[in-house]
Amino acid sequence: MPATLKDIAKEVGKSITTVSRALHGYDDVSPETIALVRRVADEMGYTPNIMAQRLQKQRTDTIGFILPTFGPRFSDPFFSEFLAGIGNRAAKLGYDLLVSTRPPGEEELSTYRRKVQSHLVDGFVIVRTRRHDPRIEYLCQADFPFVAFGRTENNCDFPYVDEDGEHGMRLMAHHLADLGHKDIAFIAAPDELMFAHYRSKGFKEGLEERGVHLDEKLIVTGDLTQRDGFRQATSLLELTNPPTAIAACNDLMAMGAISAAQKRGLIVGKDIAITGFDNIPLAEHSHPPLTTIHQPIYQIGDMVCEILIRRIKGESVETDHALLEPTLVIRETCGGNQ
Amino acid sequence: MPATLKDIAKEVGKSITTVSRALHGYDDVSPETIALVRRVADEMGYTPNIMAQRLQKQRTDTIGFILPTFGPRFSDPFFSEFLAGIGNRAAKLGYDLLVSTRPPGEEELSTYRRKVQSHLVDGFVIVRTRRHDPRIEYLCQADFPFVAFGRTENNCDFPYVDEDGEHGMRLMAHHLADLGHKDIAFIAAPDELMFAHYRSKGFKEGLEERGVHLDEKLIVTGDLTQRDGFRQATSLLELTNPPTAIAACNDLMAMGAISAAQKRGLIVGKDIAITGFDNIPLAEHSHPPLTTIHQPIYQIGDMVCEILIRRIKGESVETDHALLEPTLVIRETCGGNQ
DNA sequence: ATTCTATTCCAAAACGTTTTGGGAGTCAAT
DNA sequence: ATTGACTCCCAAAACGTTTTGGAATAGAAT
Repeated sequence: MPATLKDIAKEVGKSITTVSRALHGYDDVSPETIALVRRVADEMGYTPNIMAQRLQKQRTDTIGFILPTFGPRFSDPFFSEFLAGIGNRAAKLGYDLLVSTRPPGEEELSTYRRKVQSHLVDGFVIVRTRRHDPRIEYLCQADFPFVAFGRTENNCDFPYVDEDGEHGMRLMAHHLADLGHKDIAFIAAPDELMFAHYRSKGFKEGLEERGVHLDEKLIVTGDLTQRDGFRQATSLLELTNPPTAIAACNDLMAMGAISAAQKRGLIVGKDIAITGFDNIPLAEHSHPPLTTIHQPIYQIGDMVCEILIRRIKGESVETDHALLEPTLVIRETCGGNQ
Repeated sequence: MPATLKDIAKEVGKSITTVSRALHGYDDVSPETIALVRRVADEMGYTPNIMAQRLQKQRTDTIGFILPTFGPRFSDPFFSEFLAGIGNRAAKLGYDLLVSTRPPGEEELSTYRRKVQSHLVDGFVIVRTRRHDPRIEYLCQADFPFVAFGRTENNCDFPYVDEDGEHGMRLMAHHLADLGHKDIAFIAAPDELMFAHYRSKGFKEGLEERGVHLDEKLIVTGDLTQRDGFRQATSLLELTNPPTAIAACNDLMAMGAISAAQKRGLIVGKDIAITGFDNIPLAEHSHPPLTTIHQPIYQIGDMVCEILIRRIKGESVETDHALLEPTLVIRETCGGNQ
């Protein structure tokens, strides 16, 4: 139904070649013909058929992003913000974004494989890297363009952007130690997740540097959701010697911990200190506002996307191992300023 | 580089036609040939070139979803959950999901137009309908498949799934009135948003039905973010006659309102009642847990996507005007159960 | 008159698939 | 011997674009 090059060619009485070249403004077409073709194309409401273009050009101008989701009640503020970051940048550079949702596992990997082999996307954005990450291993070995948000322990070189979570958590540990806390608990996340690993590492080192002992019994692991933060904090607070401070691996769990403490009648910021990591928008307006580590997620999405597209286009990339310095955002969950 | 039908044909000494038909299991190919072709295809690691398939089939097996985003600090739990709903259903039915992010406006509409005209997607999922919605108007007039989450006042018939927000908010109004509140404030959202319109309408009607007067000065409008909920609630609480209950148009603003109240030293659930709408995961674990209206966002995404794909395939759709009954979830922000 | 250069155009191939409309061969029934 | 049915196969067209490798014409330089 919609107009094609052939239709225009018939209309103006020229060949398909000439029409195509006229529309692209090649200089082996006379100015008059160019004007004519453009006018007619406009009148006929011509838009190129993208599939035909892609088949011919052998590229898709599309980047892939596979969200690692668990379960239906999936709602992590991290992802919507990150998505906006890559989405806006991609649009600005004329790329589309193909999004899938897959729980980590075999099916996830085969989704990558299928999309690579069938030329569905020109490159991938990887998030939530794992210590041993099969996605990265596969894409490296297939020599397919991708950029990761996060590092990994796989033995291959690839471009990434990452926050220095180790350093961030060290700052947090110092902060808590300097406030005089001795019994500090840590709600970690699965160590298989690279960012969780770094954050745990930084936290432990930070306390050690201040000479504070971190009791193994006060280290628990949550699944990053607010619900689990609530659960883990509750069990910590039920100990015979409950901690005076709880550091969570991310804001969502920290917010769950705040609820848990308040439910037991504790005043957060006075009876107990609680900290997070991420500085999601919710953190600023929780009650009390959450002390956390800021991480510019939107900008990271933006950077990752830009680096990826440069790589796809074969342009040189100045920095393809960026490590961002996170900053400590002191609000009210550790007291000191009410 | 990757194997094509031609390569396989050469390898097995048959025509391209036969190879194609063998791979699709047509019964005009001998079983032996089918087995042979399949084996060789496997060995050569054949995957069909999707662009070629799409060009030939004149469809993309892709559905489009354009997120209406405002500003970089975009983080609405609603969207990630909804996205998971449509993403998972699409994957199950063999469809891809093409996501864009665009602030509402001229550019948004031209994005729709471009994607339609260049055959980039087979259909659209529309969210956050507006009272007068140019997207819907355009897609209707272009006779392009789409399904909306939400209704509109445009004068055209189209398939949608919606929650009955009017009814939901009426329930909430009754709840607050029945608890004895007289001075009730409402944090609305821009009336141009269809769901906000229904929710405001239902709330006003609900109070009227109980004979409670809703003071115009106690109606304010927020932008759906927690930050603005905080701001609007703060100004409400600073009035000389502050309300004893605040109903927010969504959970995020309600959570902002909770913070605002707590910041002023009020005990939520005792000194003041606060309610939301949506039942996002965070609502369950806020402190105190939020009384709200439950809306099954994931399932709605799932339904919308399924209806859309049936329409694309030309299958008959039994219900293409679904109105879901929301339910009242009573937690602790209105008191009564501590 | 010939050659050269510029200008403007186009036929055909290519991208990789699916589908159409048969063709060739075999075997059994007439 | 002819017909019909059945099985297995394939050449060619089609989808709509871009690119390759010239061709045709006109004017200028030799």
